[in-house]
Amino acid sequence: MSTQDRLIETTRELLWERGYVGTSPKAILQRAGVGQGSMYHHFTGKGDLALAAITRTGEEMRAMIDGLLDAGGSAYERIEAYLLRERDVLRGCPVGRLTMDPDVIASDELRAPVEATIAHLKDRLAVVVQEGVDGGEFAPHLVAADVAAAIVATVQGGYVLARAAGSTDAFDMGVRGLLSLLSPSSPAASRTPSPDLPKD
Amino acid sequence: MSTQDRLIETTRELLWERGYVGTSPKAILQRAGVGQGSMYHHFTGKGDLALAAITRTGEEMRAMIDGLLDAGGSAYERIEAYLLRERDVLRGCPVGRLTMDPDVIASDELRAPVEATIAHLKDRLAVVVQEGVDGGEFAPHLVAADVAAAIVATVQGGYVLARAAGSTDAFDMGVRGLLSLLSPSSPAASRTPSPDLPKD
DNA sequence: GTCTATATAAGGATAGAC
DNA sequence: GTCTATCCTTATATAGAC
Repeated sequence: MSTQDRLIETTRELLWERGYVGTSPKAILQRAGVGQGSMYHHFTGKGDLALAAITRTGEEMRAMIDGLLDAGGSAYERIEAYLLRERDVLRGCPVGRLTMDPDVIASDELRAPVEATIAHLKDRLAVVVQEGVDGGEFAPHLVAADVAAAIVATVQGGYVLARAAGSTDAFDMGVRGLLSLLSPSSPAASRTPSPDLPKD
Repeated sequence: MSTQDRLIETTRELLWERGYVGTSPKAILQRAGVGQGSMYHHFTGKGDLALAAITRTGEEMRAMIDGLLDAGGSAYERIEAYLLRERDVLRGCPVGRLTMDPDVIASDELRAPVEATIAHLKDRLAVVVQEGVDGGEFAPHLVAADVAAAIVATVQGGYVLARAAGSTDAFDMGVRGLLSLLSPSSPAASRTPSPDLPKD
C-alpha cells in the first residue's frame, strides 16, 4: 500500500473513532507511521486528507448497500437484510457520525460525500419499499420515500441508543420494532408477495 | 444569574453546537465573558463543568418529555405529540449528539446523564405504546419496548438525515413514515381506542 | 517523496495578585 | 470570587535537508 493510501486508511479509522474535530494530523501520522512531510506532500492539509478519506468511506458504503439491496428476495427480505446486516454497532456509522461534527457540517465540501451516501441509501430503499407496496407486501397507503427515511433513521438512531447505553441491545430493539411495524398483519408468517392484479 | 450559572449555560450551548471535543475552556470563557479563574474556582476543570452542563440538559429534556407524554389523548396522539414537537432540527439533539463524542463515551461519568435521559425517554414511550396495544389502538403483536426504541431511534436518526442533507425535510419524512407505520389500517381516520373488553 | 526542525497558535491547567 | 500572568502540551502548518 502506498504512503498516500496508508494516510487515507488511517484517517478513515480515526474519523470513525473520533470524528473530524477529534482527529489531529499528528495522531494520523503517528498511527500511519509516516512523517509530517509525506502528508503535506500528498495533501494540502487536514481537510484535504479528510475529504479523501470520507469520499472513500462513502463509496465503500454505497457499494455495500447496492450489494445488499440488489440481492434477490421480497422487498421485506431485502429491507431485513439491510437492517440485520452485521455491524460494529458500538462504533457507530462511519458516515452518519460525521453529521454531528461541526466542522464537517460547516464545510460544503466535506459534507457533500456524506450527503451523497445517505441520499443514495434512502433512494435505494425507497425503490424497494415502493416495490413492496406495488406487490401487495406492504400497506397500500405507505409513502415509499417516507418509510425509506424512517428505515435509515432507525438505523442511524439505533447507533445513538446503543452508544448511550453502552450496549448493542437498544439497536436491536429498534430494528425489531421497525420490522414488526413493517409486517403488521402476520408477524411470523412467511411473506409471499401477492400476484399482480390487472390495474383496471 | 450567577457566574457559575453563566458558565453552565454557556457550556450547554457550546456542547450542543460543537460537542465535547470541539469545545475548549477558552471558548466557554470568552462567550460567557468571565476569566479563567472563575471557572477553575467553581469547577475542577473542563470535564467537571461539562458534567454539570450535560446533567442540566438531561433534566430539562426529561421534564419536557414528561410534560408531553403526561398530557391527555390516545396513545397515538401522545406519540404523535412527541414526534411532532417543535424542534431546531438542524441543531440536532443536545443529548443524543453527545453519543458521538469519543471523550463522552469514554467517560462513564459523562455518559451517565446521557444514558439516563435516553433510557427515561424510551421507558416512558414504552408505557404509552403498551397502553395503545392494550387498548386496541395498535396491533396486538407489537412489543412495546421494541416499538419505543424504534420511535426514539427515528427521531435521533432523523437529525442525522437532516444534517447530512442540510435540510429539515428528511427529518419530517422519517417521522411521517413512522407514523404511517403506526397507523396501518386507517391512515386518515380518527383513531378512537376500542373499549376495554373483559379479560376472561 | 520522505524526513526532521521549526513556528505560531490553541488547549488545558496552575499560581498568585486583588 | 474573580482576574491576569504563566506554564506545558498539543494542533496545524511551513521550511528545508536528504
